[in-house]
Amino acid sequence: MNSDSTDTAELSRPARRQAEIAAYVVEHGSVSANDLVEAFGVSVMTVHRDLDELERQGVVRKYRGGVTAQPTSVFESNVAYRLNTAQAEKAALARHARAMIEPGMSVMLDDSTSALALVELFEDITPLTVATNFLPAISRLTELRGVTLLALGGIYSPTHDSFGGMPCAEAVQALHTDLLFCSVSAVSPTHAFHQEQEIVLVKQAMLRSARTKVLLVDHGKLQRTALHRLAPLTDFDVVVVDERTPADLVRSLRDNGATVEVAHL
Amino acid sequence: MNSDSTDTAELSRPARRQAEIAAYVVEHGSVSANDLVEAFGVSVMTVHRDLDELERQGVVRKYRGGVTAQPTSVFESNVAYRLNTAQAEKAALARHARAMIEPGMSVMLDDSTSALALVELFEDITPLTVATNFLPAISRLTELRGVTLLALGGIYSPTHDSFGGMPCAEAVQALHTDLLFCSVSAVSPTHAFHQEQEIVLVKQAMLRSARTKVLLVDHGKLQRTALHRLAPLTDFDVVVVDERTPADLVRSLRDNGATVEVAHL
DNA sequence: GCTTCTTATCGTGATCTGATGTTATGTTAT
DNA sequence: ATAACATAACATCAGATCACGATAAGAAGC
Repeated sequence: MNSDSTDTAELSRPARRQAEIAAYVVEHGSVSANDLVEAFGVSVMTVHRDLDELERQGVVRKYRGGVTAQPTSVFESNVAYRLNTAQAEKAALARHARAMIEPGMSVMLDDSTSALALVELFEDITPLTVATNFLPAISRLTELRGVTLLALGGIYSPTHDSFGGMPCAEAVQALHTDLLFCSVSAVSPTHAFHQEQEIVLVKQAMLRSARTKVLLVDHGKLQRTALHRLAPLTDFDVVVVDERTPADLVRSLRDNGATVEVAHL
Repeated sequence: MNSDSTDTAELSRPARRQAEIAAYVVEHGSVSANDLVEAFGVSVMTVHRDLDELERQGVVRKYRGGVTAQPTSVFESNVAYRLNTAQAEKAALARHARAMIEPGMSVMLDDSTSALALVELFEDITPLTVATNFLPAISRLTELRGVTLLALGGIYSPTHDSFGGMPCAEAVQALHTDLLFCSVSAVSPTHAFHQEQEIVLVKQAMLRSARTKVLLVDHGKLQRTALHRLAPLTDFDVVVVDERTPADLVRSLRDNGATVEVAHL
Protein backbone atom coordinates (compact mmCIF):
# COMPACT_ATOMS: atom_id res chain seq x y z
CA MET A 1 0.00 0.00 0.00
CA ASN A 2 1.41 3.30 -1.01
CA SER A 3 0.02 5.94 1.26
CA ASP A 4 1.23 8.97 -0.63
CA SER A 5 -1.56 11.47 -0.73
CA THR A 6 -1.13 13.64 -3.78
CA ASP A 7 2.17 13.38 -5.55
CA THR A 8 5.57 11.72 -5.23
CA ALA A 9 5.57 8.74 -7.47
CA GLU A 10 6.92 7.95 -10.91
CA LEU A 11 10.06 9.98 -10.26
CA SER A 12 13.41 8.44 -9.41
CA ARG A 13 14.53 8.76 -5.84
CA PRO A 14 17.18 11.43 -6.35
CA ALA A 15 14.91 13.39 -8.65
CA ARG A 16 12.21 13.33 -6.05
CA ARG A 17 14.56 14.38 -3.32
CA GLN A 18 15.83 17.18 -5.50
CA ALA A 19 12.31 18.39 -6.03
CA GLU A 20 11.78 18.30 -2.28
CA ILE A 21 15.02 20.10 -1.65
CA ALA A 22 13.98 22.70 -4.17
CA ALA A 23 10.69 23.18 -2.37
CA TYR A 24 12.54 23.41 0.93
CA VAL A 25 14.90 26.03 -0.42
CA VAL A 26 12.10 28.02 -1.97
CA GLU A 27 10.28 27.99 1.33
CA HIS A 28 13.26 28.99 3.44
CA GLY A 29 14.73 31.39 0.93
CA SER A 30 18.28 30.46 1.79
CA VAL A 31 19.79 27.45 3.50
CA SER A 32 23.17 25.88 4.09
CA ALA A 33 24.29 22.52 2.83
CA ASN A 34 24.43 21.19 6.37
CA ASP A 35 20.83 22.15 7.01
CA LEU A 36 19.88 19.99 4.10
CA VAL A 37 22.04 17.14 5.30
CA GLU A 38 20.04 17.07 8.50
CA ALA A 39 16.70 17.69 6.89
CA PHE A 40 17.06 14.92 4.34
CA GLY A 41 19.39 12.48 6.02
CA VAL A 42 21.91 12.14 3.23
CA SER A 43 25.60 12.92 3.05
CA VAL A 44 27.07 16.30 2.30
CA MET A 45 28.34 15.02 -0.96
CA THR A 46 24.89 14.01 -2.09
CA VAL A 47 23.45 17.33 -1.04
CA HIS A 48 26.01 19.10 -3.13
CA ARG A 49 25.31 16.91 -6.09
CA ASP A 50 21.62 17.65 -5.79
CA LEU A 51 22.29 21.34 -5.48
CA ASP A 52 24.52 21.29 -8.53
CA GLU A 53 21.74 19.72 -10.49
CA LEU A 54 19.20 22.22 -9.22
CA GLU A 55 21.53 25.02 -10.08
CA ARG A 56 21.93 23.65 -13.56
CA GLN A 57 18.17 23.76 -13.85
CA GLY A 58 18.21 27.34 -12.65
CA VAL A 59 16.12 26.69 -9.55
CA VAL A 60 18.69 27.73 -6.98
CA ARG A 61 21.91 29.67 -6.87
CA LYS A 62 24.90 28.37 -5.00
CA TYR A 63 27.30 30.47 -3.01
CA ARG A 64 29.90 29.54 -0.49
CA GLY A 65 28.04 28.33 2.53
CA GLY A 66 24.69 27.54 1.03
CA VAL A 67 22.15 28.24 -1.62
CA THR A 68 19.44 30.79 -2.26
CA ALA A 69 16.18 30.27 -4.02
CA GLN A 70 15.61 31.76 -7.42
CA PRO A 71 12.30 33.35 -8.30
CA THR A 72 9.53 30.87 -7.62
CA SER A 73 8.42 31.10 -11.22
CA VAL A 74 11.46 29.11 -12.14
CA PHE A 75 10.66 26.57 -9.49
CA GLU A 76 7.17 26.17 -10.79
CA SER A 77 8.25 25.64 -14.35
CA ASN A 78 10.84 23.12 -13.31
CA VAL A 79 10.27 19.88 -15.12
CA ALA A 80 10.88 17.66 -12.13
CA TYR A 81 8.38 19.64 -10.11
CA ARG A 82 5.77 19.45 -12.81
CA LEU A 83 6.27 15.75 -13.34
CA ASN A 84 5.47 15.35 -9.70
CA THR A 85 2.13 17.00 -9.96
CA ALA A 86 -1.30 15.68 -10.80
CA GLN A 87 -0.20 12.69 -12.81
CA ALA A 88 -3.52 10.90 -12.73
CA GLU A 89 -5.25 14.01 -14.00
CA LYS A 90 -2.76 14.41 -16.80
CA ALA A 91 -3.19 10.83 -17.87
CA ALA A 92 -6.93 11.39 -18.02
CA LEU A 93 -6.50 14.55 -20.07
CA ALA A 94 -4.21 12.70 -22.42
CA ARG A 95 -6.71 9.90 -22.92
CA HIS A 96 -9.38 12.42 -23.67
CA ALA A 97 -7.14 14.23 -26.11
CA ARG A 98 -6.23 11.02 -27.85
CA ALA A 99 -9.78 10.61 -29.05
CA MET A 100 -9.47 13.78 -31.08
CA ILE A 101 -6.62 12.44 -33.14
CA GLU A 102 -7.13 10.52 -36.36
CA PRO A 103 -4.44 8.62 -38.23
CA GLY A 104 -2.74 10.79 -40.80
CA MET A 105 -3.07 14.01 -38.89
CA SER A 106 -0.32 16.39 -37.93
CA VAL A 107 -0.10 17.25 -34.27
CA MET A 108 1.86 19.88 -32.41
CA LEU A 109 2.81 19.48 -28.77
CA ASP A 110 4.27 22.04 -26.43
CA ASP A 111 6.73 21.37 -23.63
CA SER A 112 4.22 20.24 -21.07
CA THR A 113 4.03 17.09 -19.08
CA SER A 114 0.46 16.62 -20.20
CA ALA A 115 1.70 16.48 -23.76
CA LEU A 116 4.24 13.90 -22.70
CA ALA A 117 1.50 11.69 -21.34
CA LEU A 118 -0.15 11.97 -24.72
CA VAL A 119 2.91 10.75 -26.57
CA GLU A 120 2.61 7.40 -24.88
CA LEU A 121 -0.73 6.92 -26.57
CA PHE A 122 0.49 7.62 -30.08
CA GLU A 123 1.79 4.18 -30.84
CA ASP A 124 -1.41 2.99 -32.42
CA ILE A 125 -2.72 6.09 -34.15
CA THR A 126 -0.24 5.81 -36.96
CA PRO A 127 0.58 7.26 -39.36
CA LEU A 128 1.02 10.54 -37.60
CA THR A 129 3.14 13.64 -37.89
CA VAL A 130 4.19 15.16 -34.61
CA ALA A 131 5.96 18.46 -34.03
CA THR A 132 7.31 19.36 -30.62
CA ASN A 133 10.03 21.31 -28.85
CA PHE A 134 10.01 19.11 -25.74
CA LEU A 135 13.09 16.93 -25.53
CA PRO A 136 11.61 14.01 -23.58
CA ALA A 137 8.83 13.84 -26.13
CA ILE A 138 11.30 14.01 -28.99
CA SER A 139 13.40 11.22 -27.56
CA ARG A 140 10.37 9.05 -27.11
CA LEU A 141 9.00 9.76 -30.55
CA THR A 142 12.19 8.76 -32.32
CA GLU A 143 11.44 5.23 -31.24
CA LEU A 144 7.97 5.08 -32.68
CA ARG A 145 7.50 3.68 -36.11
CA GLY A 146 4.80 5.26 -38.14
CA VAL A 147 5.37 8.64 -36.58
CA THR A 148 7.01 11.36 -38.59
CA LEU A 149 8.80 13.47 -36.07
CA LEU A 150 9.39 17.11 -36.68
CA ALA A 151 11.61 18.46 -33.97
CA LEU A 152 11.27 22.15 -33.20
CA GLY A 153 14.74 23.34 -32.44
CA GLY A 154 15.87 26.34 -30.47
CA ILE A 155 17.79 27.28 -27.39
CA TYR A 156 17.88 24.53 -24.84
CA SER A 157 16.42 25.32 -21.45
CA PRO A 158 17.56 22.99 -18.67
CA THR A 159 14.69 24.19 -16.54
CA HIS A 160 12.08 23.00 -19.00
CA ASP A 161 14.12 20.39 -20.81
CA SER A 162 12.88 21.88 -24.03
CA PHE A 163 13.89 24.21 -26.83
CA GLY A 164 12.72 27.77 -27.03
CA GLY A 165 13.57 31.31 -27.91
CA MET A 166 13.33 33.02 -31.22
CA PRO A 167 14.75 30.16 -33.26
CA CYS A 168 11.98 27.97 -31.94
CA ALA A 169 9.25 30.52 -32.58
CA GLU A 170 10.47 30.83 -36.15
CA ALA A 171 10.42 27.10 -36.64
CA VAL A 172 6.86 27.01 -35.39
CA GLN A 173 5.86 29.82 -37.65
CA ALA A 174 6.97 27.88 -40.68
CA LEU A 175 4.51 25.11 -39.93
CA HIS A 176 0.82 24.52 -39.83
CA THR A 177 -0.63 21.47 -38.12
CA ASP A 178 -4.09 20.06 -37.79
CA LEU A 179 -3.99 19.98 -34.05
CA LEU A 180 -2.26 21.63 -31.14
CA PHE A 181 -2.23 20.31 -27.62
CA CYS A 182 -0.79 22.58 -25.05
CA SER A 183 -0.91 23.45 -21.44
CA VAL A 184 -0.18 26.48 -19.31
CA SER A 185 0.66 27.20 -15.73
CA ALA A 186 -2.46 29.14 -14.80
CA VAL A 187 -5.97 29.58 -16.05
CA SER A 188 -8.43 32.27 -15.02
CA PRO A 189 -12.08 32.13 -16.06
CA THR A 190 -11.21 34.10 -19.16
CA HIS A 191 -7.52 33.67 -19.97
CA ALA A 192 -4.56 31.36 -20.01
CA PHE A 193 -1.38 32.56 -18.33
CA HIS A 194 2.26 31.65 -18.05
CA GLN A 195 5.13 32.96 -15.93
CA GLU A 196 7.74 33.17 -18.56
CA GLN A 197 7.94 35.58 -21.41
CA GLU A 198 10.02 33.26 -23.53
CA ILE A 199 7.68 30.36 -23.21
CA VAL A 200 4.72 32.57 -23.92
CA LEU A 201 6.29 33.58 -27.19
CA VAL A 202 6.59 30.03 -28.38
CA LYS A 203 3.14 29.03 -27.22
CA GLN A 204 1.59 32.00 -28.96
CA ALA A 205 3.38 31.09 -32.14
CA MET A 206 1.99 27.59 -31.78
CA LEU A 207 -1.50 28.97 -31.43
CA ARG A 208 -1.06 30.74 -34.71
CA SER A 209 0.20 27.60 -36.43
CA ALA A 210 -2.55 25.12 -35.76
CA ARG A 211 -6.05 24.71 -37.03
CA THR A 212 -7.63 23.14 -33.98
CA LYS A 213 -6.24 24.26 -30.65
CA VAL A 214 -6.75 22.28 -27.50
CA LEU A 215 -5.83 23.43 -24.02
CA LEU A 216 -5.20 20.76 -21.41
CA VAL A 217 -5.84 21.91 -17.87
CA ASP A 218 -5.70 19.95 -14.69
CA HIS A 219 -7.79 21.49 -11.97
CA GLY A 220 -4.76 22.65 -10.02
CA LYS A 221 -4.20 25.31 -12.64
CA LEU A 222 -7.57 26.94 -12.32
CA GLN A 223 -8.24 30.13 -10.49
CA ARG A 224 -4.63 31.03 -10.54
CA THR A 225 -2.92 33.61 -12.60
CA ALA A 226 0.65 34.12 -13.65
CA LEU A 227 2.59 37.06 -14.91
CA HIS A 228 2.04 36.89 -18.62
CA ARG A 229 -1.27 36.64 -20.33
CA LEU A 230 -1.03 34.08 -23.06
CA ALA A 231 -4.40 34.16 -24.76
CA PRO A 232 -8.11 34.33 -24.07
CA LEU A 233 -9.65 30.93 -23.61
CA THR A 234 -11.90 31.57 -26.54
CA ASP A 235 -8.83 31.28 -28.75
CA PHE A 236 -8.87 27.59 -28.02
CA ASP A 237 -11.30 25.36 -29.82
CA VAL A 238 -11.53 23.13 -26.80
CA VAL A 239 -10.48 23.42 -23.19
CA VAL A 240 -10.19 20.03 -21.54
CA VAL A 241 -10.35 19.86 -17.76
CA ASP A 242 -10.19 16.86 -15.48
CA GLU A 243 -13.04 15.31 -13.60
CA ARG A 244 -12.02 16.73 -10.29
CA THR A 245 -12.62 20.27 -11.40
CA PRO A 246 -15.34 21.90 -9.26
CA ALA A 247 -18.56 22.22 -11.22
CA ASP A 248 -18.88 25.93 -10.60
CA LEU A 249 -15.50 26.55 -12.16
CA VAL A 250 -16.47 24.66 -15.25
CA ARG A 251 -19.64 26.71 -15.30
CA SER A 252 -17.69 29.88 -14.99
CA LEU A 253 -15.46 28.96 -17.93
CA ARG A 254 -18.45 28.17 -20.06
CA ASP A 255 -20.20 31.37 -19.10
CA ASN A 256 -17.24 33.22 -20.48
CA GLY A 257 -17.55 31.57 -23.81
CA ALA A 258 -15.08 28.71 -23.62
CA THR A 259 -15.84 25.28 -25.03
CA VAL A 260 -15.12 23.01 -22.11
CA GLU A 261 -14.88 19.24 -22.10
CA VAL A 262 -14.38 17.10 -19.03
CA ALA A 263 -11.92 14.21 -19.13
CA HIS A 264 -12.85 11.26 -16.97
CA LEU A 265 -10.34 9.44 -14.86
CA MET B 1 44.20 -8.53 -26.37
CA ASN B 2 41.49 -7.61 -28.78
CA SER B 3 42.40 -8.98 -32.16
CA ASP B 4 39.77 -7.17 -34.19
CA SER B 5 41.44 -5.80 -37.22
CA THR B 6 39.60 -2.66 -38.22
CA ASP B 7 36.28 -2.07 -36.55
CA THR B 8 33.80 -3.68 -34.15
CA ALA B 9 34.21 -2.10 -30.79
CA GLU B 10 32.45 0.60 -28.80
CA LEU B 11 29.05 -0.55 -30.05
CA SER B 12 26.63 -2.57 -27.95
CA ARG B 13 26.35 -6.20 -28.85
CA PRO B 14 22.98 -6.06 -30.56
CA ALA B 15 23.89 -2.90 -32.41
CA ARG B 16 27.04 -4.54 -33.66
CA ARG B 17 25.19 -7.63 -34.69
CA GLN B 18 22.64 -5.52 -36.47
CA ALA B 19 25.37 -3.77 -38.38
CA GLU B 20 26.79 -7.15 -39.32
CA ILE B 21 23.41 -8.44 -40.34
CA ALA B 22 22.94 -5.32 -42.43
CA ALA B 23 26.25 -5.96 -44.16
CA TYR B 24 25.26 -9.58 -44.69
CA VAL B 25 21.96 -8.59 -46.22
CA VAL B 26 23.54 -5.98 -48.43
CA GLU B 27 26.01 -8.54 -49.64
CA HIS B 28 23.46 -11.26 -50.33
CA GLY B 29 20.76 -8.96 -51.59
CA SER B 30 17.99 -10.97 -50.03
CA VAL B 31 17.96 -13.51 -47.24
CA SER B 32 15.47 -15.34 -45.05
CA ALA B 33 15.19 -15.02 -41.31
CA ASN B 34 16.30 -18.60 -40.87
CA ASP B 35 19.47 -18.00 -42.84
CA LEU B 36 20.33 -15.31 -40.37
CA VAL B 37 19.50 -17.54 -37.43
CA GLU B 38 22.14 -19.97 -38.63
CA ALA B 39 24.63 -17.35 -39.69
CA PHE B 40 24.57 -15.49 -36.39
CA GLY B 41 23.57 -18.17 -33.91
CA VAL B 42 20.69 -16.34 -32.28
CA SER B 43 17.02 -17.14 -32.03
CA VAL B 44 14.43 -16.34 -34.66
CA MET B 45 12.87 -13.82 -32.37
CA THR B 46 16.10 -11.92 -32.02
CA VAL B 47 16.66 -11.94 -35.74
CA HIS B 48 13.24 -10.46 -36.25
CA ARG B 49 13.87 -7.81 -33.70
CA ASP B 50 17.11 -6.89 -35.39
CA LEU B 51 15.42 -6.78 -38.75
CA ASP B 52 12.64 -4.58 -37.41
CA GLU B 53 15.22 -2.16 -36.19
CA LEU B 54 17.09 -2.21 -39.47
CA GLU B 55 13.86 -1.65 -41.30
CA ARG B 56 13.08 1.29 -39.07
CA GLN B 57 16.43 2.71 -40.06
CA GLY B 58 15.59 2.14 -43.68
CA VAL B 59 18.44 -0.25 -44.34
CA VAL B 60 16.38 -3.30 -45.28
CA ARG B 61 12.85 -4.03 -46.31
CA LYS B 62 10.93 -6.89 -44.77
CA TYR B 63 8.52 -9.13 -46.58
CA ARG B 64 7.01 -12.39 -45.61
CA GLY B 65 9.81 -14.92 -45.68
CA GLY B 66 12.80 -12.65 -45.48
CA VAL B 67 14.31 -9.28 -46.15
CA THR B 68 15.86 -7.46 -49.07
CA ALA B 69 18.61 -4.90 -49.01
CA GLN B 70 17.87 -1.28 -49.72
CA PRO B 71 20.23 0.84 -51.82
CA THR B 72 23.71 0.63 -50.35
CA SER B 73 23.79 4.37 -49.96
CA VAL B 74 21.38 3.99 -47.10
CA PHE B 75 23.53 1.32 -45.58
CA GLU B 76 26.55 3.55 -45.74
CA SER B 77 24.86 6.45 -44.07
CA ASN B 78 23.50 4.26 -41.33
CA VAL B 79 24.58 5.55 -37.98
CA ALA B 80 25.45 2.18 -36.53
CA TYR B 81 27.61 1.41 -39.50
CA ARG B 82 29.41 4.71 -39.27
CA LEU B 83 29.98 4.37 -35.56
CA ASN B 84 31.71 1.13 -36.33
CA THR B 85 34.22 2.72 -38.59
CA ALA B 86 37.57 4.29 -37.95
CA GLN B 87 37.00 5.29 -34.36
CA ALA B 88 40.62 5.89 -33.50
CA GLU B 89 40.95 8.17 -36.50
CA LYS B 90 37.87 10.11 -35.54
CA ALA B 91 39.10 10.59 -32.02
CA ALA B 92 42.33 11.99 -33.40
CA LEU B 93 40.47 14.33 -35.71
CA ALA B 94 38.37 15.49 -32.80
CA ARG B 95 41.40 16.20 -30.67
CA HIS B 96 42.92 18.19 -33.46
CA ALA B 97 39.70 20.12 -33.97
CA ARG B 98 39.43 20.86 -30.30
CA ALA B 99 42.54 22.99 -30.45
CA MET B 100 40.78 25.39 -32.81
CA ILE B 101 38.07 26.19 -30.31
CA GLU B 102 38.35 28.99 -27.81
CA PRO B 103 36.00 29.56 -24.88
CA GLY B 104 33.14 31.83 -25.84
CA MET B 105 32.93 30.75 -29.42
CA SER B 106 29.90 29.46 -31.24
CA VAL B 107 30.32 26.14 -32.94
CA MET B 108 28.16 24.29 -35.40
CA LEU B 109 28.29 20.52 -35.78
CA ASP B 110 26.72 18.36 -38.42
CA ASP B 111 25.34 14.87 -37.95
CA SER B 112 28.62 13.03 -38.18
CA THR B 113 30.23 10.65 -35.80
CA SER B 114 33.40 12.71 -35.94
CA ALA B 115 31.44 15.61 -34.57
CA LEU B 116 30.14 13.38 -31.82
CA ALA B 117 33.66 12.54 -30.78
CA LEU B 118 34.28 16.25 -30.55
CA VAL B 119 31.41 16.82 -28.17
CA GLU B 120 33.11 14.70 -25.58
CA LEU B 121 35.92 17.22 -25.48
CA PHE B 122 33.74 20.26 -24.90
CA GLU B 123 33.42 19.93 -21.19
CA ASP B 124 36.34 22.17 -20.43
CA ILE B 125 36.19 24.74 -23.18
CA THR B 126 33.31 26.57 -21.57
CA PRO B 127 31.52 28.83 -22.09
CA LEU B 128 30.53 27.66 -25.53
CA THR B 129 27.56 27.86 -27.84
CA VAL B 130 26.93 24.76 -29.88
CA ALA B 131 24.43 24.29 -32.66
CA THR B 132 23.73 20.86 -34.08
CA ASN B 133 21.06 18.73 -35.72
CA PHE B 134 22.49 15.43 -34.49
CA LEU B 135 20.37 13.89 -31.78
CA PRO B 136 23.09 11.97 -29.93
CA ALA B 137 25.10 15.18 -29.76
CA ILE B 138 22.10 17.13 -28.56
CA SER B 139 21.35 14.63 -25.83
CA ARG B 140 24.91 14.72 -24.66
CA LEU B 141 25.14 18.50 -24.73
CA THR B 142 22.08 19.00 -22.56
CA GLU B 143 24.10 17.54 -19.74
CA LEU B 144 27.01 19.92 -20.06
CA ARG B 145 27.04 22.99 -17.96
CA GLY B 146 28.55 26.04 -19.54
CA VAL B 147 27.36 25.03 -22.97
CA THR B 148 24.54 26.92 -24.59
CA LEU B 149 22.85 24.41 -26.79
CA LEU B 150 21.06 25.46 -29.89
CA ALA B 151 19.24 22.50 -31.34
CA LEU B 152 18.62 22.56 -35.06
CA GLY B 153 15.22 21.03 -35.54
CA GLY B 154 13.74 19.39 -38.59
CA ILE B 155 12.44 16.10 -39.81
CA TYR B 156 13.81 13.18 -37.91
CA SER B 157 15.73 10.61 -39.89
CA PRO B 158 16.06 7.24 -38.17
CA THR B 159 18.86 6.34 -40.54
CA HIS B 160 21.02 9.21 -39.41
CA ASP B 161 19.50 9.80 -36.01
CA SER B 162 19.41 13.47 -36.84
CA PHE B 163 17.10 16.21 -38.04
CA GLY B 164 17.03 17.40 -41.60
CA GLY B 165 14.98 18.62 -44.47
CA MET B 166 13.87 22.11 -45.23
CA PRO B 167 12.94 23.06 -41.69
CA CYS B 168 16.48 22.26 -40.66
CA ALA B 169 18.06 24.16 -43.53
CA GLU B 170 15.99 27.17 -42.58
CA ALA B 171 17.05 26.96 -38.98
CA VAL B 172 20.65 26.85 -40.08
CA GLN B 173 20.17 29.80 -42.35
CA ALA B 174 19.02 31.94 -39.46
CA LEU B 175 22.31 31.48 -37.67
CA HIS B 176 25.91 32.38 -38.02
CA THR B 177 28.58 30.67 -36.00
CA ASP B 178 32.28 31.17 -35.59
CA LEU B 179 33.12 27.62 -36.48
CA LEU B 180 31.73 24.68 -38.37
CA PHE B 181 32.95 21.13 -38.06
CA CYS B 182 31.55 18.72 -40.53
CA SER B 183 32.27 15.55 -42.31
CA VAL B 184 31.16 13.89 -45.51
CA SER B 185 31.05 10.41 -46.95
CA ALA B 186 33.52 10.85 -49.73
CA VAL B 187 36.35 13.19 -50.67
CA SER B 188 38.03 13.47 -54.03
CA PRO B 189 41.18 15.53 -54.52
CA THR B 190 39.02 18.53 -55.32
CA HIS B 191 35.56 18.08 -53.83
CA ALA B 192 33.52 16.78 -50.95
CA PHE B 193 30.63 14.43 -51.74
CA HIS B 194 27.62 12.89 -50.09
CA GLN B 195 25.10 10.27 -51.19
CA GLU B 196 22.00 11.98 -50.07
CA GLN B 197 20.41 15.04 -51.50
CA GLU B 198 18.68 15.96 -48.28
CA ILE B 199 21.80 15.84 -46.22
CA VAL B 200 23.69 17.82 -48.80
CA LEU B 201 21.15 20.58 -48.51
CA VAL B 202 21.66 20.95 -44.81
CA LYS B 203 25.42 20.74 -45.01
CA GLN B 204 25.53 23.37 -47.70
CA ALA B 205 23.39 25.64 -45.58
CA MET B 206 25.82 25.07 -42.74
CA LEU B 207 28.71 26.06 -44.97
CA ARG B 208 26.96 29.34 -45.63
CA SER B 209 26.35 29.97 -41.96
CA ALA B 210 29.80 29.73 -40.47
CA ARG B 211 32.85 31.92 -40.60
CA THR B 212 35.52 29.25 -40.33
CA LYS B 213 34.70 25.93 -41.92
CA VAL B 214 36.53 22.77 -41.01
CA LEU B 215 36.17 19.46 -42.79
CA LEU B 216 37.04 16.34 -40.84
CA VAL B 217 38.15 13.44 -43.00
CA ASP B 218 39.38 10.06 -41.98
CA HIS B 219 41.51 8.44 -44.64
CA GLY B 220 38.80 5.90 -45.49
CA LYS B 221 36.85 8.68 -47.16
CA LEU B 222 39.53 9.69 -49.57
CA GLN B 223 39.60 8.77 -53.19
CA ARG B 224 35.98 7.86 -53.13
CA THR B 225 33.12 9.74 -54.58
CA ALA B 226 29.42 9.73 -53.92
CA LEU B 227 26.44 10.85 -55.87
CA HIS B 228 26.11 14.46 -54.88
CA ARG B 229 28.81 17.03 -54.99
CA LEU B 230 28.71 19.04 -51.82
CA ALA B 231 31.37 21.68 -52.25
CA PRO B 232 34.92 22.20 -53.50
CA LEU B 233 37.49 21.61 -50.82
CA THR B 234 38.66 25.15 -51.19
CA ASP B 235 35.38 26.24 -49.61
CA PHE B 236 36.73 24.89 -46.35
CA ASP B 237 39.22 26.90 -44.39
CA VAL B 238 40.83 23.74 -43.16
CA VAL B 239 40.66 20.10 -44.11
CA VAL B 240 41.83 17.84 -41.32
CA VAL B 241 42.96 14.33 -42.21
CA ASP B 242 44.28 11.60 -39.97
CA GLU B 243 47.83 10.43 -39.71
CA ARG B 244 47.25 7.27 -41.67
CA THR B 245 46.46 9.16 -44.82
CA PRO B 246 48.96 8.30 -47.56
CA ALA B 247 51.36 11.17 -48.13
CA ASP B 248 50.66 11.36 -51.83
CA LEU B 249 46.98 11.90 -51.17
CA VAL B 250 47.72 14.76 -48.83
CA ARG B 251 49.99 16.15 -51.49
CA SER B 252 47.28 15.85 -54.06
CA LEU B 253 44.81 17.72 -51.90
CA ARG B 254 47.28 20.51 -51.33
CA ASP B 255 48.15 20.73 -54.98
CA ASN B 256 44.52 21.43 -55.62
CA GLY B 257 44.52 24.36 -53.28
CA ALA B 258 43.16 22.89 -50.06
CA THR B 259 44.57 23.80 -46.68
CA VAL B 260 45.32 20.43 -45.14
CA GLU B 261 46.27 19.66 -41.58
CA VAL B 262 47.19 16.26 -40.27
CA ALA B 263 45.79 15.06 -36.95
CA HIS B 264 48.07 12.78 -34.99
CA LEU B 265 46.83 9.69 -33.23
C1' DG C 1 47.58 29.79 8.88
C1' DC C 2 43.58 27.77 10.16
C1' DT C 3 38.99 26.60 9.55
C1' DT C 4 35.17 25.71 6.82
C1' DC C 5 33.25 24.59 2.91
C1' DT C 6 33.61 22.47 -1.66
C1' DT C 7 35.06 19.33 -5.18
C1' DA C 8 37.42 15.07 -6.97
C1' DT C 9 38.00 10.30 -6.94
C1' DC C 10 37.08 5.81 -5.97
C1' DG C 11 34.58 1.73 -4.09
C1' DT C 12 30.46 -0.62 -3.39
C1' DG C 13 25.85 -1.98 -3.25
C1' DA C 14 21.49 -1.56 -5.14
C1' DT C 15 18.72 -0.85 -9.06
C1' DC C 16 17.51 -0.81 -13.82
C1' DT C 17 17.49 -1.69 -18.19
C1' DG C 18 18.58 -4.39 -22.05
C1' DA C 19 19.00 -8.45 -24.49
C1' DT C 20 17.50 -12.88 -25.32
C1' DG C 21 14.89 -17.07 -25.48
C1' DT C 22 10.52 -19.65 -24.91
C1' DT C 23 5.97 -20.40 -25.38
C1' DA C 24 1.77 -19.04 -27.08
C1' DT C 25 -1.08 -16.62 -30.22
C1' DG C 26 -1.88 -14.44 -34.48
C1' DT C 27 -1.34 -14.12 -39.93
C1' DT C 28 -0.53 -15.18 -44.47
C1' DA C 29 0.02 -18.00 -48.14
C1' DT C 30 -0.83 -22.22 -50.79
C1' DA D 1 -6.95 -26.35 -43.74
C1' DT D 2 -2.56 -26.46 -42.60
C1' DA D 3 1.94 -25.31 -42.66
C1' DA D 4 5.27 -21.67 -42.41
C1' DC D 5 6.16 -17.56 -40.77
C1' DA D 6 5.58 -13.48 -37.81
C1' DT D 7 4.43 -11.22 -33.61
C1' DA D 8 3.11 -10.80 -28.82
C1' DA D 9 3.77 -11.65 -24.11
C1' DC D 10 6.19 -13.17 -20.37
C1' DA D 11 10.54 -14.73 -17.71
C1' DT D 12 15.28 -14.63 -16.90
C1' DC D 13 19.83 -13.35 -16.77
C1' DA D 14 23.71 -10.26 -17.22
C1' DG D 15 25.66 -6.17 -17.55
C1' DA D 16 25.69 -1.57 -16.84
C1' DT D 17 24.61 2.34 -14.55
C1' DC D 18 23.30 4.92 -10.70
C1' DA D 19 23.24 6.59 -6.32
C1' DC D 20 25.73 7.27 -2.41
C1' DG D 21 29.15 7.74 0.96
C1' DA D 22 34.03 7.94 2.63
C1' DT D 23 38.18 9.78 2.14
C1' DA D 24 41.36 12.99 0.36
C1' DA D 25 42.69 16.98 -1.98
C1' DG D 26 41.55 21.63 -3.04
C1' DA D 27 39.54 26.59 -2.61
C1' DA D 28 37.75 30.41 -0.05
C1' DG D 29 37.15 33.08 3.70
C1' DC D 30 38.51 34.62 8.42
